[in-house]
Amino acid sequence: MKPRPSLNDVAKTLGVSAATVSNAVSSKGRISADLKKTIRERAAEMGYVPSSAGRALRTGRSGFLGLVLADIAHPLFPQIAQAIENAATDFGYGILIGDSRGDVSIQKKAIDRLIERGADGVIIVPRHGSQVGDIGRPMAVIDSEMTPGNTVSADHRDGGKQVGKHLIELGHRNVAIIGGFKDSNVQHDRINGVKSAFPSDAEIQTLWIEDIELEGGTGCELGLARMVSEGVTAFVAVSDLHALRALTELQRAGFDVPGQVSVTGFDDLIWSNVISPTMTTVRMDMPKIAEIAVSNVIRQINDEMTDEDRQNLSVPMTLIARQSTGPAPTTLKN
Amino acid sequence: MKPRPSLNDVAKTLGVSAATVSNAVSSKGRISADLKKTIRERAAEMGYVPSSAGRALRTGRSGFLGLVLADIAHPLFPQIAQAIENAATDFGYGILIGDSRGDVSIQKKAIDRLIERGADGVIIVPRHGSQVGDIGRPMAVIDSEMTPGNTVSADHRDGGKQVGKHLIELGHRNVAIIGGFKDSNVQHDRINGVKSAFPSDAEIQTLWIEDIELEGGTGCELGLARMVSEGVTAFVAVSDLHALRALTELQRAGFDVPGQVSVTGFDDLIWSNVISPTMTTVRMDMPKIAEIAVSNVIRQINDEMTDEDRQNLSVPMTLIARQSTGPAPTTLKN
DNA sequence: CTGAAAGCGCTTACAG
DNA sequence: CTGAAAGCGCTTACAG
Repeated sequence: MKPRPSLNDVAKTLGVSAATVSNAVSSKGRISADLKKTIRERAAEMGYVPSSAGRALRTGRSGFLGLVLADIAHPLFPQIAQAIENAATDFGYGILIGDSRGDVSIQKKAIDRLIERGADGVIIVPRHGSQVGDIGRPMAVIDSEMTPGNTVSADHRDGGKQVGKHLIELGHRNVAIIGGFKDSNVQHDRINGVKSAFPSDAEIQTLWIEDIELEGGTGCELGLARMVSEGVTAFVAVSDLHALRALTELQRAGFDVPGQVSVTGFDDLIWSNVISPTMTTVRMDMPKIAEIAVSNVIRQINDEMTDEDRQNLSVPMTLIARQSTGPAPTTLKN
Repeated sequence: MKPRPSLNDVAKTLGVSAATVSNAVSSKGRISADLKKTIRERAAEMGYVPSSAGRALRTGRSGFLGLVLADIAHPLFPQIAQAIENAATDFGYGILIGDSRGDVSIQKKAIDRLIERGADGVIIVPRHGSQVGDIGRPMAVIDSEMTPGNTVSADHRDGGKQVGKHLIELGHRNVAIIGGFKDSNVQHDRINGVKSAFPSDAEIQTLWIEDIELEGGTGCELGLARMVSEGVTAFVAVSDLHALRALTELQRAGFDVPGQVSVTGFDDLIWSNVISPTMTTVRMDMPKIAEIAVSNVIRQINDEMTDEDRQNLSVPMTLIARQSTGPAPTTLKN
């Protein structure tokens, strides 16, 4: 741990003023191109790295953004964190993570802690059913267009519609939607989208895992085999996690997917392209969403927000048709 | 964005010195219990929050630790990040994340960037097959006991042994191990552990997904059905992701798991307790591992490291027997 | 185009 | 037990 030179050390060594070194390094203020070049080279040789603490104290900006997810353990977290980190890096910011340990009441605390640590702004992916009030700092919320305060989201409704259309084209008219939590705006958007694609004479039912588990216990069977025998030809899950659960339950019961019954998910989670059959799903454009969220917060930090900027954006989703969906079987039983 | 009061503001308002307020807030230095209490109360009323920048500049410590994973998109990332964040918070530190965007050559860059941003130390989960040299800063590496510079790891070998023993007790004598990457020390530890549990006359083969995909393409079938017909009664995957792949491939081919063939994984990933059948797996004690890694780095930061502290620790793993494993079938075919 | 000076908010010896 | 003073490293007006 050799002590690293400060800006003043560099200035002294080069025989110039601290202000000039600062200007050279940050490319601000007036400085001749020649001097700038020399100073930068010599500074690099000396191993000079600007002190973020010094800069933060002087400018009042830490250069960090906080990222708070209701539950870090969510399977989408890797995608989100990676996209946010990359976007922030592109804008010259670092990402500080906060975890509310799955407890909604701690969500606010996690946010406060990040702000106390100096985060210039916060990006929040709230837990379903929870709202984020004003935190007195620049923030962006990634959730659903229905969520008050939402900044940017995937177009979940259209994503659902794409799934619906895909199934219609394959001839499905009797479909069961599998939801997780009823208080999730995102899931409702997706479900409404799916429904909107079907004609009014299609048979569509919705089952909620939270209801089923209330009776059967966590991880219990969903009773899908019976539903197939009653005529359902496709299961539309609001998440690849639920889709995986459905797929394995059906396969275990001896059904051929997609020969006898189709299954779809959402989010293109890590396993979806590796299981057998591979899962038809809908993908969010996380890099795009992250870029919008990050740039939105940064504009707030720089007081560059116009009213137009605050609008509730939604980013298109992309259907990825894979092996788990196929033509609706004409004979219902076998 | 109301301007928050500084320590000096508080001092002026209360008619005491800045030093006294500082002592009261940080519980350092000599200060009477009464005064300390009053100052703390009044400071809280005023909405005083210490400036991390000011403190960082003065003390030379940012209060942040960097967390670098070779690939943030790894399905274990949620577990790791959550455990590290929680441990760091318990020690009063914040976590800054870095992503090397899946590229090993950027791993070093990601680390450097975090250090430039002021991280007091770094916790690294390196990509398989890569090593982390000295970075001139306190760091802890979480990987495998075999990895040079490793600080703490799960006892992967013993975890493998537990899986092996479990299968032996169920009567399995013909087993196929499914690995991912040959250059992963973690995977080798696990595989060696599995093998060590079996007697020398057991039939054990190892297949590597990277080899199979080289021929068949990403996400191709692994050819497990044929192996079952040749006598394999259990598949041991080094990760739940591979185990899931094996399970779905077998179920799709019409095999009953665990009736005809058993499957095991590693890491207890998010879906493992929700699929059908639920997956037998081995879990790492991430909170414990995180606590050791974090406290190790912090001791380095505080120059409290003794030689004893540097030792290469391993933390026990826990077998979680679920539905995907059962007695070995006596008739090989059906 | 370059420099001298002030000050961001804090903590740490050092006096008293 | 409490206070006055210095200084961490930087950037920003302001002079020159």
